[in-house]
Amino acid sequence: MVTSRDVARLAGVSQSTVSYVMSGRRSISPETRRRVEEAIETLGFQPNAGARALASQRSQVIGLVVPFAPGADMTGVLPFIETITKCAREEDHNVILATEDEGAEGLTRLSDQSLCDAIVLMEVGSKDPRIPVAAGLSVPVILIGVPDDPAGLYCVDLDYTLAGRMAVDELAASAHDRVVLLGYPRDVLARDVNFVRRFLRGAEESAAAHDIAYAEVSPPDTSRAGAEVALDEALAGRGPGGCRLGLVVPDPQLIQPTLQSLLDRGLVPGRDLSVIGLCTDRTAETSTPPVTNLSLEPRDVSRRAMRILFRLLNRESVPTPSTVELVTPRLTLRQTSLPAH
Amino acid sequence: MVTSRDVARLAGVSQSTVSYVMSGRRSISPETRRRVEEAIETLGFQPNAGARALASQRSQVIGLVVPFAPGADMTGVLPFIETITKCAREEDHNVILATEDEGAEGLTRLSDQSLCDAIVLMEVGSKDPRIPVAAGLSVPVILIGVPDDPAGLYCVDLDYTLAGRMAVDELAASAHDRVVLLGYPRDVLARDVNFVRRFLRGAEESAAAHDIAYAEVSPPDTSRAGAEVALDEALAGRGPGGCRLGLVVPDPQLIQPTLQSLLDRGLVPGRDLSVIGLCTDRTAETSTPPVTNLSLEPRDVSRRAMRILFRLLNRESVPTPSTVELVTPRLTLRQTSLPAH
DNA sequence: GCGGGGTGTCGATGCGTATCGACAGCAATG
DNA sequence: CATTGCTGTCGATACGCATCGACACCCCGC
Repeated sequence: MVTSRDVARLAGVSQSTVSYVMSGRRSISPETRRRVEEAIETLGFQPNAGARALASQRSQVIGLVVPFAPGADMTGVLPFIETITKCAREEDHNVILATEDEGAEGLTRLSDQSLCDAIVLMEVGSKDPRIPVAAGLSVPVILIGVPDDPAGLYCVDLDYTLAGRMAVDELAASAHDRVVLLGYPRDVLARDVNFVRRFLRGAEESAAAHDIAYAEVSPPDTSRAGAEVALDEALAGRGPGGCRLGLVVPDPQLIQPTLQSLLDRGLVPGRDLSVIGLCTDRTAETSTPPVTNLSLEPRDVSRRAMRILFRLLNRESVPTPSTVELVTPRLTLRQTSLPAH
Repeated sequence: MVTSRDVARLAGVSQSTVSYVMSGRRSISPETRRRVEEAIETLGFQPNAGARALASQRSQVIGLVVPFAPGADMTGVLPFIETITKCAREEDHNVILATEDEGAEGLTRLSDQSLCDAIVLMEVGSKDPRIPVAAGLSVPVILIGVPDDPAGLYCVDLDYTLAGRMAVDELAASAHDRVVLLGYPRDVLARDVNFVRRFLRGAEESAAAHDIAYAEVSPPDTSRAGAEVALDEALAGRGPGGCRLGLVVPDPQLIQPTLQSLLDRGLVPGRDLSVIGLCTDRTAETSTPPVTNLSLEPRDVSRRAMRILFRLLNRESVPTPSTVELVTPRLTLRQTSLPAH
């Protein structure tokens, strides 16, 4: 292993000088800098992470707590991980992974062992028991999701209320008579994630504002069978022709089963009714048929979170704590939207 | 921050005794152990990761290099990450993430900065330039995937050759006359991942063995349009009725577009022809219609990799280096298989 | 009663880096 | 020429833990 001492010896300087060349925290003569940098290059020196962390009290690591719970929407998690990792690397930080099922202890472990300098917590529930713990840690915590009480922590999330409103707005604007929201299945409701309520509220508000017939249906789960049950109920009150029906499907996992169930009933989305999903663009593009969607914007949300995080770490100016940053979803019309009247 | 010194003071012992209580590397009297453990509990002591790594030369961290390259099959990556993280936690290790696009430098960084004790490298190409670098690191590297030259590294992967053979075997056994393999798109071929060749070889071998009509078609990409192009070619030589056609689709991303294209042509998978996909069970279950599939078994592959890894770290007996551990895929019949003749 | 082999604890040291205070050298100032 | 103020470098120290050697103590057996 090559140490800064080896570099110092080769460059004919002291170890501390090597350290100062690397950190730039003291001025160094051009000549010395050159010799040291050359020695670093020659030896391929890389500072030992543990020693650096011990001495500087900074691990240069970001803790990322990911939801791997069964039932969680796993397809959407990867873009978050990807974006967060890349943002971290841009600031010369690494990412350490913790799983949701470690619960609050996972957080204290990351913090108390000085494994990381900050934590990003994904998939935060309305009354997430980890929040009070997170608020008491010695490292800053950024939440992706909005709990009822952020306890002074920063929150970033998609603007689900706006998403719900946009979905119904769009259907109302394209002359639909009736909107049915195929809600979240029981296990998601049980996890009590805040975005569910927010989305529903937005949808309800918009429906009320446009004075459009509106109903909510909850499938037992996101399987094909679950979709069938929900659709039976959704289509039950369906009168004879002439009614333009719009389905709103906020659970990404329910979208494809729903589309398939409709096709099986001879109902073609985009011809006989409209379907708007809430999912990543990638999911929407590859669904069959490609579904009109409101994007979850995982990359934007992640970037916003990382931006706050590094501002905190660099002691730059930062918005007031407990600020909730909401990202605006993007509506993309695809094949499941009825053409204009 | 609570240190082992604080614990020692509270327990009335020396700091080294605290350390020995925690590591168990020297015998401790029951009474002393009790007092120390009580003090640890009272103070909520967690050893500082950096200091521990510095002193013990062990970071208790596993480096995981994930493919985030565009075009890579991202849906399948998450189960790997999940399983590897959980296996690591079971052995009291953490997982640090690196992205593929850091290339070989990412590996040397992880190793030379002593950021981790071992590395798991996913999505290894046939002539992956990272292999020679990986072989020269001071930490063990486990490959997920099989390069042409493993350079003494351990490899774990699905048995793609067997998967190819099983796919065609199944079609032959269920009385199909003709098999068309909708291959990988150009960008995957360009990445030159070894499993592509292995799968094709297995399929070809089986086709030859059963003396069944066999053809390979390469789509330009995995979009709907790409699937259309490939299908045009695949269905071109289609004679009049009576021919039982089987499609084999090894690229998970191509499966849904293919199914949809078939439905659009009025060809119902499972009624007019068979489709066998190579994808995770989860993908197969949620495709429309649910596709008969050979499972990629990401969890099994990950677990096998982690088993080797920890055997190496614990200096337990380990198979010969360069050993390739292959996991057997599992065939699950779903709705896209033609019923028996 | 005395030597010998364990057992359990302690003090000291090292891991590799960051950082603080000290200080030599030099230019500018009076 | 003496003084002040910088600039650039060095030595020493601390970070928190693991580990090594030393050693006090106790239980045997003779």
